[in-house]
Amino acid sequence: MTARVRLLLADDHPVVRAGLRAVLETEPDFEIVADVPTAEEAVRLAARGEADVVLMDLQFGGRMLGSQATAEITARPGGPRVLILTTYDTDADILAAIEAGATGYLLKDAPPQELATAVRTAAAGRSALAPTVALRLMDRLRTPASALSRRETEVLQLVAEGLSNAAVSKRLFLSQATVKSHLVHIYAKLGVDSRTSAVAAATARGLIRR
Amino acid sequence: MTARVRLLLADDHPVVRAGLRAVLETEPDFEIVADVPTAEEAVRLAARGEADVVLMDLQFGGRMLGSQATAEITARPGGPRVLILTTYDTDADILAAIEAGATGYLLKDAPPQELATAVRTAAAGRSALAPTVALRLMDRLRTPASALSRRETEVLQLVAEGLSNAAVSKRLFLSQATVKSHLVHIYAKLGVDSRTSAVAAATARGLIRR
DNA sequence: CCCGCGGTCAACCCTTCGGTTGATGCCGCA
DNA sequence: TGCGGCATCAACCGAAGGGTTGACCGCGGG
Repeated sequence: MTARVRLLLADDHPVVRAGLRAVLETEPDFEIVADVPTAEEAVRLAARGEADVVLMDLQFGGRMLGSQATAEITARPGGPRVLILTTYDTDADILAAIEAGATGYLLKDAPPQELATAVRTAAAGRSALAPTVALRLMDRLRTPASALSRRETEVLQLVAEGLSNAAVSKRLFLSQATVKSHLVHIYAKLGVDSRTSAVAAATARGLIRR
Repeated sequence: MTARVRLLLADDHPVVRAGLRAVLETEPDFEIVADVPTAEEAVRLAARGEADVVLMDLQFGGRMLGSQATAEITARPGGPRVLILTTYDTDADILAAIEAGATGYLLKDAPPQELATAVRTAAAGRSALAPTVALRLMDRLRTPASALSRRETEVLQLVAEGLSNAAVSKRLFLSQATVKSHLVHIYAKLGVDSRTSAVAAATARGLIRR
């Protein structure tokens, strides 16, 4: 298994790009073909077929999301594998990335060695998950109760933005009774007993955005 | 101004440490004496007087906070300058760091060149702030109305974590009347009328941590 | 085919929260 | 020296949110 792995790095932090270069260039079987600061450029370069694995961040200072870029890259058959490398390990992020077709999900606090083996694993087409991430997915499968329904997520999202029950009901063309009903179910699933703690719990678990 | 600058790097991400090394070692007048993965070690090494500037992250995977470490390092007279290097630019973080005695506050998306000049500025004893950070501070000075007091921020932080008024009052050893009083003032300052919208507004403006 | 679940709504009761008024002590600054 | 902001607390009231029960519909899987 001495196949050379051609890498494309995508991260908006110059320091992180330099760090990844420094860490991965020491591996004799790795070749870094480019490092780019935006998701758009990652998509563009990935389409050229010069890389086997794309190491990509999820957050790119505001613009296009890493998960979006991942979807575009993996949509093209014969394209490179995508390995997500991020600081966050919330459910929403992980699921979005996996649904987008990512081959692996790593956390930035991973030791260099783990990183290198994950890259080789991904290059071989097998999935590479950080232990923390794997655990989280197991949890989710074991207790599907913690998963909110689409409508519930929609309601909670608006609540998190500060809307009252009345405001939510108007926005979603519902009666206040329905909104309250949804909230009661949400509280039960999250194991809380108020709107603010529901928002806190949901953001902590990455079920809703910000 | 060819004085050599001795640097100590503190960050829990191996990749970031490697990146900082790679970026800063190219500067001929810099010398990196050590890089450590914890705030505790940063404090210990800083006390040995072998560094002029400490480049430190604020978040260290759960344990001791960078602001705490900063306070301990700067408490010792004749110690090194502390330069905060983090991903976040919320008011609370910035103020905590500056109050702890940090000489500068940089964001991780800064280009390498900016980083190097900031280090030299700090070594010379002058404060070095990222443009975004400086802007935020100016804003705060210009419109002190939007700035929450220390106590108010403390209360709102707990509210954001989902605590009820009763729970907040117990946690802070206050009466519920006081908590409500603080909240009323917070609502006025943020221009909102409920706890959830206060949390939403405050997180949007970076007044509290998430 | 029917059960379960998601989504919708109503009526009810009780707790908490929101808003006001008013008061005290402390500290810094003019 | 006094004003104003911060922090603390009390009492009160109305409104919003929280909790329960019960009901209806549509849809998909056993």
